[in-house]
Amino acid sequence: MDLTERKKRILRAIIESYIQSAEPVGSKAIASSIGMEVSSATIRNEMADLESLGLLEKPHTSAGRIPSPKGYRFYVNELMEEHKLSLQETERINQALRLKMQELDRVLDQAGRVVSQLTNYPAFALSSGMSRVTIRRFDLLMVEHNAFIIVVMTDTNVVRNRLIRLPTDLTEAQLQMLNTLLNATFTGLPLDEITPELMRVAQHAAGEAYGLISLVVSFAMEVLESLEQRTVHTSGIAHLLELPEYRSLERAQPLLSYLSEDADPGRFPVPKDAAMKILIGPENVADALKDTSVVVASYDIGEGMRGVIGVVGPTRMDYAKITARLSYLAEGLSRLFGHGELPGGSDDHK
Amino acid sequence: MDLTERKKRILRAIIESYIQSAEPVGSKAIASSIGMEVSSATIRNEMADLESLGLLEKPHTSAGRIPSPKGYRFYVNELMEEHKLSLQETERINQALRLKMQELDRVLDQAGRVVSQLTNYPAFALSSGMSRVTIRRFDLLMVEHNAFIIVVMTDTNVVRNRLIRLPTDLTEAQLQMLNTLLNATFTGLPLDEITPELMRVAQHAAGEAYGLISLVVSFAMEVLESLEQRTVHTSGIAHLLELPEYRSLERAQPLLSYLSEDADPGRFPVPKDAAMKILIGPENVADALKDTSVVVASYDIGEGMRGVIGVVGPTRMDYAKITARLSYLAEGLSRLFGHGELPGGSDDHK
DNA sequence: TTTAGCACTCATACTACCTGAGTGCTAAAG
DNA sequence: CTTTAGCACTCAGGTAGTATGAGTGCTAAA
Repeated sequence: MDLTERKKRILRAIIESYIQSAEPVGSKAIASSIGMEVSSATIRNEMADLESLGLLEKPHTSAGRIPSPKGYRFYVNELMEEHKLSLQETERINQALRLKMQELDRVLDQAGRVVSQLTNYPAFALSSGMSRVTIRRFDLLMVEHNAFIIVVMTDTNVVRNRLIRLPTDLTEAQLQMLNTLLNATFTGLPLDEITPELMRVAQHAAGEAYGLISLVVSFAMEVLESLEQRTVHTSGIAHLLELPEYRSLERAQPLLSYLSEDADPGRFPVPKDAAMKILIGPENVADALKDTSVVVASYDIGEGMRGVIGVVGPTRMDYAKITARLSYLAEGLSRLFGHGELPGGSDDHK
Repeated sequence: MDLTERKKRILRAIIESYIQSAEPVGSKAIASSIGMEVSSATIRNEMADLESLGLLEKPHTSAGRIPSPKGYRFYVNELMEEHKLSLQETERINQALRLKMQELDRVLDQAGRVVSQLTNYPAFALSSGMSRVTIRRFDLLMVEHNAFIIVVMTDTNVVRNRLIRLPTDLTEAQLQMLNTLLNATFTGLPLDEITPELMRVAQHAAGEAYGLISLVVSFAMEVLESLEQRTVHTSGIAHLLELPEYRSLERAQPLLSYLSEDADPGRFPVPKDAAMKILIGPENVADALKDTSVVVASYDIGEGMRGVIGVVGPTRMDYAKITARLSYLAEGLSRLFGHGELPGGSDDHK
């Protein structure tokens, strides 16, 4: 798509004005914007051209123009200038990283919350799923004669635990034996290779304590399952209502519902390749997002995992500012995790 | 407050009709409701009486009456009949308990989600904080020569863990020594008794490995902190928009914002004494809830902790149905935890 | 190629008006 | 003393007509 320099300037002026005001912008407004030395009629002609190129749209005959998704795409790809974060902004993000991540108990969730506060848009956060996780090791810790703790660690260095109480007593030796057996039999296996036969063999080998095998293994399977299935966290969805485009409930409700019904992930786009991705309007797969834009960034969690944070908003969102903030934050998160400092690949929580 | 039998019947009819329709109910409607053998004029007189008692209100002169908060309170206390759960309803709840709690990684959160689905109202869930939790035991598990897992267990039987990587290597013996030292020094202490002096003494005793002490202990402190500080989870807030009273954004927005800004707990009422509590309109402390009703139930999590789940809705919510469902679910949760079955006092999660 | 002028479009706001549900009061009937 | 019928009155909500003004496309002149 080749445009004259003037057309580009006009398009950009329109888009940036619309991003600010959410109102269709007319030829007069552009003509009087500084640096435009032509009359409104000329602008009108140019705008007509831009419209026939599919970059602009008219809500109705006698309104100004608004950018089309294609227009935003062109803007994002070619017109948009890098937004420089102000010192205050970077400071605010750094502070959020420091402050939040200390007391953080769920990294992802918290990251999403920070993004939402930072951008004033609803945000979502998820971990990019890793398939074929396996258990690397089991540890059984005796607590009392009738209670012990299972600790499992995966090959991605995630550690999970559970306290188990028993109706019967148990000796330290039995627990040791069980521990060895588990490590010998069930480590290194992905979820779908933990078969009932395998279980039966192990239970046979366990002798008296055969019942415990299934307890521990099913916990391990739960862990594997929960890791393969990503969960999404959304936050700040109430921000939507502050935007003029969502002042009417008909518009707001479907999107709100879509964002707040957790559970099934995969509803949100995940950048496979790039670190950052912008999806404008109909570029989104999900129907509920067809009228919105999504900006996603991914960051390195370490241990082969990636975290994904994203922002959902109207197509007229301030891409320059949002991408700047998001990428700065994502970098910060990468660094934070990269250091292997605080949360590492571990977990803590509740 | 003493009312004639007829006044009670009328009040009840009005409230139940309003709960259904959300529209002011007039004298005619009541008169023609079966079992009322008097004319609308008589009803009007009675309604005027009920209004002067503060049990009813008029939105404006020529509309019907709506119940006042006081009216609802009277209804809840004296008029409401026990709602019997249908077989389908109990089955649905049981199923939710079974299904959801299996794959559950955050009990509270999930409980809230179930409630919201069950009632079609926004729900919140939190654990009633327990003060003065202490660490019962530490376990350090060697993973590699430069990495180990901390597992701590509190006296309330919550288990948490974290993976620690080190820049230097570590011998099994050192880890053992550290483990013993930790258990000797830091168990049985509430958060505020873990003083810097204590740390210094322990670090001195640890010799070479003194740096690890602070790592492990600060993790333990994090755990204690996170347990004393309750967190809230809200879910299903989009359900609000389905209700006629929140079809206008002015009404909906403040409440939505209130519900979705997580972080500070204590925003939600917690039943101190009873198992179930109903707060109607102005009975709520929080300003944002002055126009809403809240129904909360608490359930036994075991190990001295209680969970709290609650529902937020308009004052005209169907108290009979909601309380029935909530208390059945709370019982189910109590039983589920009581058995020490699945999640027990433990944790797993992400 | 640019500009001024002009007729035309159409969403939005405003006004006036009507309708109907519901009320309170009064006076008669039980 | 209670209940009922009748009637005037109130008032939110809907409908219709009208004005306003921002913005457009087209034409013709610069």
